[in-house]
Amino acid sequence: MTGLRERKKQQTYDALSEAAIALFLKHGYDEVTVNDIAAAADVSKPTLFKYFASKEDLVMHRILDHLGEPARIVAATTAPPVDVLREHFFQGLAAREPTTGLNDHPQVLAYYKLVFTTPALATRLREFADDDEKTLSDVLGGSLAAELLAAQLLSTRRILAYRNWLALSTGRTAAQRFPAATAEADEAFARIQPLRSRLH
Amino acid sequence: MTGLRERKKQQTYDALSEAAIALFLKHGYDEVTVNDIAAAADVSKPTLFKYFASKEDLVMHRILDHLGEPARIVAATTAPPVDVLREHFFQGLAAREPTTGLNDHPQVLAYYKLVFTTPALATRLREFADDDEKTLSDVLGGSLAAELLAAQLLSTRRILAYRNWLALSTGRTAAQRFPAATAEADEAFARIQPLRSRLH
DNA sequence: CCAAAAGATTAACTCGGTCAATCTTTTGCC
DNA sequence: GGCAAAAGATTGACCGAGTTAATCTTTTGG
Repeated sequence: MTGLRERKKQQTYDALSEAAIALFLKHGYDEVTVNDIAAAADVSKPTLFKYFASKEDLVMHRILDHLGEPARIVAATTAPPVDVLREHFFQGLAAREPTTGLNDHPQVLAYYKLVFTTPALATRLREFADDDEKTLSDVLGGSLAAELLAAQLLSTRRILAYRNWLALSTGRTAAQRFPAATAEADEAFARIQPLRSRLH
Repeated sequence: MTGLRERKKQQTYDALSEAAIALFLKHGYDEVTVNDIAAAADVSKPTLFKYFASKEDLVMHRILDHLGEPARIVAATTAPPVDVLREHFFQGLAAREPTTGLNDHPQVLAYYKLVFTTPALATRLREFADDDEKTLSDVLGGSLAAELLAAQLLSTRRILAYRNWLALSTGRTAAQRFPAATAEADEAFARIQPLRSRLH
């Protein structure tokens, strides 16, 4: 049963997240204090930290949902990992998934600009990538080749997505960028040598 | 002329760094406050921050010296980047360079254990790697292929070095690990496709 | 409708990091 | 050699992120 309590909790969560992102976009991450955010959402500072582990997480929780995704995708099939992740990336491009960098909604662009241009947030993003690399490497068997491949796959994804975002943030539309985005993805994934064996 | 001022400055710098690392190794990074370190070196907290930009830098300044090294090495020659960096890594292995992970001096091992097992320091290490990746990518021309290659080269180095450190930190000597270290380096660098052109 | 538990609030605290003001040392000049 | 001014070092006071313990409010199961 979805009690009143749960609904209120959800409301507070959303109020904090939305207030935080709005304030960060307006004044800049470093210029807004957690007290400002707590006040905007009508809660106290300790309450804010009950909902979000850190100031950064007020922004990053959206991306946090995708943590471990590459490993899950690879673990879900028996097809070669490179093929699976390339295919997944192309589907993401076609669907204009924000994680591919090819979503040109102003809100999405502004959100990623905030993340990429705020050092603390960019660092946090890389921490997520490191976690993804570790879990993917484990799924691939943990060998030297697995570690190398996991790192290469994730840096490929990251570089492609960033280049797409950069193109859109300098005025291009997603539709305009799409051909180059697929061409670059083709080129990048073609550079990756597949894993000989996936067993440990 | 090497004035009194400069000598004193160097003394304070060394006193802070040595006190910090000794205290961190003894009690753990998070259990030592910057006030403890300042007190141990007989200076005030603001003075400490004149010498080191952050608590993390009290540990990381040693590694900071190597920042931008891959880019410099590649820029210094006209030989293919992959060959140059592979060669440099093998020379590092032979010389037991700490950055290759193949130095088994207890102090060096303890230092890297501190860095690798302290989240804040490990994160900082990755920030350095990101900077190296950016500068190397620029030297390689800044194209998509350059970005991909820079990322692959640096993650290769990182993964090889970490595996070497792991072997030594579980009891092996550098001499015992050396054959496997070179074999793994061979395998890893062989996986890297060279850059077709280095021009922009 | 009530007792117990879950959650929110507040005040006070710790720690990393910064700043304005003060004090010390070096140096250029006579 | 001595002195004034500039350069640099030092410090106490402060700010913001994050935590903790005690208190208070609200919800919900019986």
